[in-house]
Amino acid sequence: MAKKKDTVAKDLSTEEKIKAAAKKLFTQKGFAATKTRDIAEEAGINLALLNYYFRSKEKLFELVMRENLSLFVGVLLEDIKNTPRSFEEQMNFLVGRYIDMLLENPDLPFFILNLIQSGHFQTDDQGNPVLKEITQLRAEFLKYAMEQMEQGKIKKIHPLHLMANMMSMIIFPFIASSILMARSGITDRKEFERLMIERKKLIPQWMKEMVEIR
Amino acid sequence: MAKKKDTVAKDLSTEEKIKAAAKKLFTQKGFAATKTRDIAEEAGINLALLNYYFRSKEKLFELVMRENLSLFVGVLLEDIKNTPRSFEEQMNFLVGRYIDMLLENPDLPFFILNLIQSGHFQTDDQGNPVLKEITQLRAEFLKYAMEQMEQGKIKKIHPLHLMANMMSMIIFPFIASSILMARSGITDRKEFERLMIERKKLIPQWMKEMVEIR
DNA sequence: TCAATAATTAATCATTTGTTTAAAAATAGT
DNA sequence: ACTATTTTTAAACAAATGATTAATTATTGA
Repeated sequence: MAKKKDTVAKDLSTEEKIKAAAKKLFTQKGFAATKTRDIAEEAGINLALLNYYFRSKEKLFELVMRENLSLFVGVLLEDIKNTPRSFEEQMNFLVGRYIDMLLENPDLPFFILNLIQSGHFQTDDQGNPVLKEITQLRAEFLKYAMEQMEQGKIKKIHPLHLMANMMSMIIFPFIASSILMARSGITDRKEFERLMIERKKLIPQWMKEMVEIR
Repeated sequence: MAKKKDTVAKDLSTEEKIKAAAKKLFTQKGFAATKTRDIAEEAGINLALLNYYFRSKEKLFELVMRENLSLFVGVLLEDIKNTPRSFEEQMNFLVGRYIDMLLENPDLPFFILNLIQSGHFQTDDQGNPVLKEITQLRAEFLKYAMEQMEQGKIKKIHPLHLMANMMSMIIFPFIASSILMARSGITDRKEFERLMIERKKLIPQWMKEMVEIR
């Protein structure tokens, strides 16, 4: 029997197939490197249908972008705010949530970074609500960290270092997995995932040590 | 008088001007998003000269790629090997060297990551000597970390976590600076650099705490 | 059942983009 | 000064790419 093609699932509506294909390719390769014909092929549909359903490549990209950005900040923003937590609890919560999400969407960090670098950020109409969400998330974290410092709960460091370290240790492995895992160029997906799951416990510990008053 | 254009320096040979422009654009935007006409304009030369001097866009990209990859691994590989150092000294050395290099070439991490993701890595002819260099650097670090552990100098952790953390904390801020610094979207370059210089001392301390046997 | 609407297709268009060509201008060697 | 060589230029080509068109097929609703 013929091998199943590594393409988007077939039991979706045409519109959904196109969106899924676009999401996959835009996320993996970015805007410029993704051709409308690639999307059509990946979705298994006629090229014209892309414009029929989504007007243009740009519009389709913006759709994917909005969804990806929601994913990227949404996981945390929903309840970082009101819930009071000790630093350790907070770390366990944030890190666990985020790594779980990234294990499901390992290409997301690359997409976001590509977005930043390419300047396609601005494309998002009027006032840029998504960048605003990131800024809000950042503000929320910084506020939390500074409160903890003022209450003498944690050591005083520039809170941006804390935020940088947390984000770095969570996100970076996902964009550099092939460097980290490279055994003569081959990435071992399973072993990588095992390590990332380990990190859900380890990163909070390291973060705690980082701010411990001795 | 006319304003000076923000383009590549004028006192270079045509060939050098093209290479410099290509390096700038390829590094900032990657292969697919950089158009030959952009390079020509940035270099202030006639489009045909690009092919006259470098045959093709691909060849020019490979040239830039090779130089960037050398930068990315060369700084460390040259003398991580033979020099025996305590863990703290080693960290101070590696982190200092690397952050200095990245302050000079802040777009380099994005270029490398873009390279990985796009698969343009393989383009480098026969056997892929550059990926080999990265693998070598990785092996060198892992060997060092495991030696330290066996000698009881540092705590036993999976050395990949150590490597991931070091690379993450050094490199990630450079690809996410606009998220980290975003004060309603504007990146404050000077403040960012100040923080990165601070990190030359801080990261080794954090790494040390991470492996301390208490 | 049948007309109206929606979805799909193949073909084509208009731009963009990488590359080439042939002629002109600049430079070097004698 | 003069010619050979190198460098530069404008123009054009061919392929790739995003988008549209007009005709065909499928679906819906009465």
